[in-house]
Order: sequence, then C-alpha cells, then structure tokens
Amino acid sequence: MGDIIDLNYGYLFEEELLNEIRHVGRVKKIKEGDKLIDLGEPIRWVPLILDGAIKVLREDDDNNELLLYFIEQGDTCAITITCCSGQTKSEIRAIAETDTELILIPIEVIENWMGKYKSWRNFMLQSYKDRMMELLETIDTIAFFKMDQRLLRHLQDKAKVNHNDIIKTTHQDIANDLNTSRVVVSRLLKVLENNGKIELQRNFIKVIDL
DNA sequence: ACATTAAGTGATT
DNA sequence: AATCACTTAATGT
Repeated sequence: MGDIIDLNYGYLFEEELLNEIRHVGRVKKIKEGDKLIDLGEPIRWVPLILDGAIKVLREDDDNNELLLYFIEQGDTCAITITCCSGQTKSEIRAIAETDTELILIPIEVIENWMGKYKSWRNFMLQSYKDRMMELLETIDTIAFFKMDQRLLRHLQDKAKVNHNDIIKTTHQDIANDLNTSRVVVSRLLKVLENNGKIELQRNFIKVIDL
C-alpha cells in the first residue's frame, strides 16, 4: 500500500505525513458505477484518489441530475473539507466514473493535519481552488453555452478522465448528466458524427477528433 | 422467437 | 430545446 501512496503523493507530502496517511487511511477499490456517497449522507472521510475518476453530481427535487465535475487521480474533493468541522451532511452524490482506487482519510484527523503539515494545508487549499474553478466553468457552460457546446465539453471531459477514445456510455446517461432529454442528445451526437468528430455505436462513442 | 433496451426520426410546441 | 409518438436496430433470455 505504501508504494501506491508514494507514487501519487510522495512528491507532495513529507515522510511523516505519508506515514500518518498509511496509518489512518483505508485503501478502497470501487467499481465503475458504484456510489461513494449520496445526498444527505453524513461525511465521515475525505477521499484521496489513487487511480481512476469520480463524478460528482447534484440532484433537484424531481430527481433530475446534473454533473458538477470529475475528480481525477492525485486529487481530492475539497467541498468535503468545508464540512469537516461539525456533523454536516453531503450536498452531493459521488459515483465512480471508472474503476477507482482511493484512500479514505477520516475527517477527524483532517483539521489536525491542516495545522501540523504545511504541505497538507497547501494541498487542501489548492484542491479547493481547483474544484472552485471547475465549478465556475460548469456554471459558465450552463449559463452561457448552448446544448451542443455543453455536450462537446462533456465528451471532452469524459474522454479525458477515461484516458480513452472509447467512451462507454448511452445517450440516456449523457442526457442525465447534462439534465436534458435523450432525444436532444441523440440528435446533437448525430451532428457531431456527420462532422467527423465522433463515431456512434450502441453503448459507446468513439472519439475521432474533438 | 420474444422481450427489452438503445438509438433514430418526423412532427409539434 | 423539449416532448410525443413511433420506428428500427441490437442484445438478452
């Protein structure tokens, strides 16, 4: 276990902190599609992603989902950090986008580490900033972009987190992520295919040139 | 062979 | 851009 942590975080954290992580952290492997946490569930830990990617969603009263952003390897979910003090509940749903390996750090030690290790503090602040930027980008695309541009960005994100030109998904899934209808997604994808950007198949999309 | 699920399409709002 | 209604195609049992 030490090796995987070293590989992803060794250059970031001092040896003492790495040891603490090894000591209190729990390594967990989750499969694609597995739920990490759901709306309203109490937050007990902060995840450090070792490998894979997590998608973070929001949901409205009518069960309409909206994708906020992806968390990739070497990253953490900074929104959880704000919830550390006090018994707060999750405002989001997190689902494994791909098979993912991560370390769970109990929230009890997080605050302690913030004061104790400068590297940890910087990591948390940086991650918070990254997450905030991604959120702003998402807001921008929703507010100012049309559906075709939102779809394009979504496909680019998907291809990126999967490190693969084959995006395993259905039109319906995409529609859910973007909170639109399947018909709209199908039609826009068709346009992209006609423009030679992608290739459509049942249950997956092959990226040609985005 | 039949049922189920994914995707394509015209028409309407 | 969303919804409806219907078709076609792929896949599972």
